[in-house]
Amino acid sequence: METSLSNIERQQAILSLLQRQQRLKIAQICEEFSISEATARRDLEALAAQGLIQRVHGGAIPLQHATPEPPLLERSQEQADEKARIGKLAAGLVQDGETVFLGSGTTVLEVAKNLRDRKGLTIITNSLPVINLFAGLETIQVVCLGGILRNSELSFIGHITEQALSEVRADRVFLGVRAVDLEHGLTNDYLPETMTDRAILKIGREVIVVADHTKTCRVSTAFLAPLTSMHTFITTREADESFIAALRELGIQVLLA
Amino acid sequence: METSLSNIERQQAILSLLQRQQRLKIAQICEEFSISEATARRDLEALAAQGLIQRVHGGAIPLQHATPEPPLLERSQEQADEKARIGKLAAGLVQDGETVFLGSGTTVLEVAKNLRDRKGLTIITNSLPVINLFAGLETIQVVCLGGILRNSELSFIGHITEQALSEVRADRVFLGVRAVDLEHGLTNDYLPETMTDRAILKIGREVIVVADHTKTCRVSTAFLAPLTSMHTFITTREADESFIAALRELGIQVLLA
DNA sequence: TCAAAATCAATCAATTTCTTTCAAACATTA
DNA sequence: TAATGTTTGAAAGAAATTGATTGATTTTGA
Repeated sequence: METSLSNIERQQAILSLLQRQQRLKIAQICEEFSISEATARRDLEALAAQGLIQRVHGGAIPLQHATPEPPLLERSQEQADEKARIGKLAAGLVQDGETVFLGSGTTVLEVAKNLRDRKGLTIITNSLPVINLFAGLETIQVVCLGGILRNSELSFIGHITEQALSEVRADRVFLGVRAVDLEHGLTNDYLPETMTDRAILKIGREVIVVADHTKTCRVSTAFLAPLTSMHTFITTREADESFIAALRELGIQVLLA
Repeated sequence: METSLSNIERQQAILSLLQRQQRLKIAQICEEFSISEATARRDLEALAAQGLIQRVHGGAIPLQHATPEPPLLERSQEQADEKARIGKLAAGLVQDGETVFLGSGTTVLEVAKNLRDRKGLTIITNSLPVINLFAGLETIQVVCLGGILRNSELSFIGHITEQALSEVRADRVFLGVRAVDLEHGLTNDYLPETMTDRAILKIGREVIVVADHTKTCRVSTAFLAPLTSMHTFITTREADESFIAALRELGIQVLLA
């Protein structure tokens, strides 16, 4: 311990301490800096007022990067386990050093979570949560497509997005869809997104569609593309076997998580 | 110990002393240079006004620039008060319903914070924190430019960004710069960003540059644009008066927060 | 649900540090 | 040398920081 620090230095020290530990109690701070509880509280109060930490009863925790997640959050709970399994399996298809496109939606976000430790990846995406997931990582380059932010999905769509897509290519494209059906192909529920998604399908050497089993044998409102526009389909064991067999019949690689 | 130094020399000595030691107390300075507390305080005050040190109760500490941490978050503390004032004043220039471009940097982020309650705005930006700030707000449309994510600033730059810029126009453009100088104009410290920033300057009817006073009368490494490419300059009362007068002489509207 | 324990916010006093003010010392220019 | 402006030091009142105390609030465990 150094000699008495000024309040600002101490607060900076607390902040960096809090980056490493996931939680700091008042008592810990008192001991570490040899100060009274009152002062420790005042320091945390000051840091919280600056929005640098999250105050909790008994201490403080680091600020969970306050990135928004409105309706996306609720939906991500559904079939959370299935999506996690899909994410893990799908991420295994990616080699270090590749360029990968990640679309919007919670299932693709699960794929993204399993790619954070990889080295030398280039991530192209139109999903704000995906960008936030990779932002600040030194080993991964992030390319955002831009466009108009769609609040319900936190994804970028529109003319600007499609124009940006014409400038990039990816080794693998991971796309989530609302519904997959043998007869009606890939469908989504939001028409304006269709043009953007079609453009996305064209930029990848391998197109990988991910969807939990509740989305199979279903049809949504907006036709996106025929089944054969995807090379690989990843879902879970819970999916209907005959449906899977029919996809394989079409030459589509099907992986079950 | 040298014999009596002039105030300027002494301040430089204090500065270099402060680079080695991580903290200097008033008493230390008094002893080291054989000066009174009053003079020691005046020296620190002068250095702090130039944005060269961080003043604390009882002494001073170096700026946190050297931290390899997420620099944006840390840096936002410097001149935090000035930036907040600028943000408030600048936001007042925006009318409900307008289309506004917001650039990267902590000062512009302060402007953004003061625009969250507005109705019917369209926000165009290449700054990830700005996007996150407005994401999910129903009354505000967000347009992201896309591009390669620059980790240190969390902003998007590059070819994709510039291409997207050619598709949009804004009523007002808010831009932060690293340095503003009468002779050398607007300068930044990161060369690859220059092309993007120049493209940004072209999309607005009114270009508003924001910078706290420590960035005035300074020059950075990469030339961005002449002073006359901005219509309005917003800084704080602390800025040098003759500098402000000279800007007004050039026909630039100067606002002091 | 209640009660004990922990934590908190609010306040006060003691200490340190800061700002302001003024006058003396010093340097600069005419 | 005289006049002017800058830098310095000293002193008094203002402000900030801290630790202690009190009573309120929240959490925890039965």
